[in-house]
Amino acid sequence: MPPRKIRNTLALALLGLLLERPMHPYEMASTLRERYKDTTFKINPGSLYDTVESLAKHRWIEPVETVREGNRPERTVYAHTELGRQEFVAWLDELVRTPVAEYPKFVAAVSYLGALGPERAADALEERARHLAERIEGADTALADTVGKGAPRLFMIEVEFVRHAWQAELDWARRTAAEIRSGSLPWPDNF
Amino acid sequence: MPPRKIRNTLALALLGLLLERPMHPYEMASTLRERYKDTTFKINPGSLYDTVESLAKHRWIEPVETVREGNRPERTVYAHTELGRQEFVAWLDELVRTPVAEYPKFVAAVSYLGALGPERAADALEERARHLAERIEGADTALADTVGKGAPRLFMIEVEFVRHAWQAELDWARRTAAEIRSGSLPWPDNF
DNA sequence: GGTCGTATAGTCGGTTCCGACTAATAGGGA
DNA sequence: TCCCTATTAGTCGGAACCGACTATACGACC
Repeated sequence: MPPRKIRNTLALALLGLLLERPMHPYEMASTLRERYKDTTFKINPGSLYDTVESLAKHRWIEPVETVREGNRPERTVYAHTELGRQEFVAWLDELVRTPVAEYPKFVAAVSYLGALGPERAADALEERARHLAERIEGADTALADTVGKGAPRLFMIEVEFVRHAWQAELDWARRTAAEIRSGSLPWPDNF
Repeated sequence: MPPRKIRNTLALALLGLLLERPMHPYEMASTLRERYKDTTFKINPGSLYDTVESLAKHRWIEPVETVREGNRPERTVYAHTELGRQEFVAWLDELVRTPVAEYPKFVAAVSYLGALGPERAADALEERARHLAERIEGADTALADTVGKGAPRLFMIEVEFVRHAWQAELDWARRTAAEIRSGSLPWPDNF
């Protein structure tokens, strides 16, 4: 199997939207924002138009009409193609099934935690824990009032996941800070 | 405060190495690999040389000698500067203290989980769970025999963290798959 | 009725990142 | 001795990504 032609996950988001109905690029971005998907996908005007072009080049989507309002440049409305629908599902399936290596900044930093010295490391971890606690609260609020409005849980399922992941990170940060403070995580000298 | 001049975490890894002793670029890469840091940092020959150049341009590191062996191109050996040492610690501190938005592929996929349909979604989550279980085992082995060799825990602390994160992800995947199978996570039709 | 903020819609140039490719040497075996 | 492979060391062109900037329309407010 040749590797996927497009790897940018923003493309996944756009395809997913176009499966609902045709849209023009700016509308895709604002719809994603409305649905709070801008925490899940990095939406940047530059990347947006690049990605749309790339999707079109590979025929996963295609222009269906160009609307002109006033005397300003035309907006091009895109729809998904049959190929696009197939690629979308296959890609999704693969992303869920198979963990791939990613390189989060926090892991990078933790791998040099020693360089901060025990005091400062414990401080920093505790501060992180506080930030994470706030984010978890935010997620809980968002979940509560979205479900309160009658939306199905599945629409916010990724928020449930990140909430869970943050909680795990929070637990680790607190536990590790405590171990440092108690001396049960010994600190070698050569740092 | 102006934003950091360099954001690539590979730069953090390189700086960290150069705090130990001066090295030439290729040696940095192979040392990182020896220490299993290639799962934490994305090491790519292109990025490596670009990053070294960028570090040098900003005077976080500087060339200390050029060694010539045989009649082949010179290898440039770099050392950290005082500025580099300061930036390293400040950057590290910030990365640990403050969570930043990242956009992992799995979260992207989960946010469109509905499109897979309940059957396939549960299948995919269960397969992911199996992959994660394997990785966790691998991490346990690595931890056991590194500590067995007398290395301090702190040298593998990031492995402890990712192990913890994977375990949380595994739990979520299994639980969510079970909820789908049992019907307690209802599936709307419009997917 | 001017102007100030906000929403709409997108452009463009630069940096960063990537990975296939090049090339020389050392070591080991037939 | 010759060849094959692994290791050392790095180059280069293109793709991806970013974000500051441009520009119009619309409503609100003084």
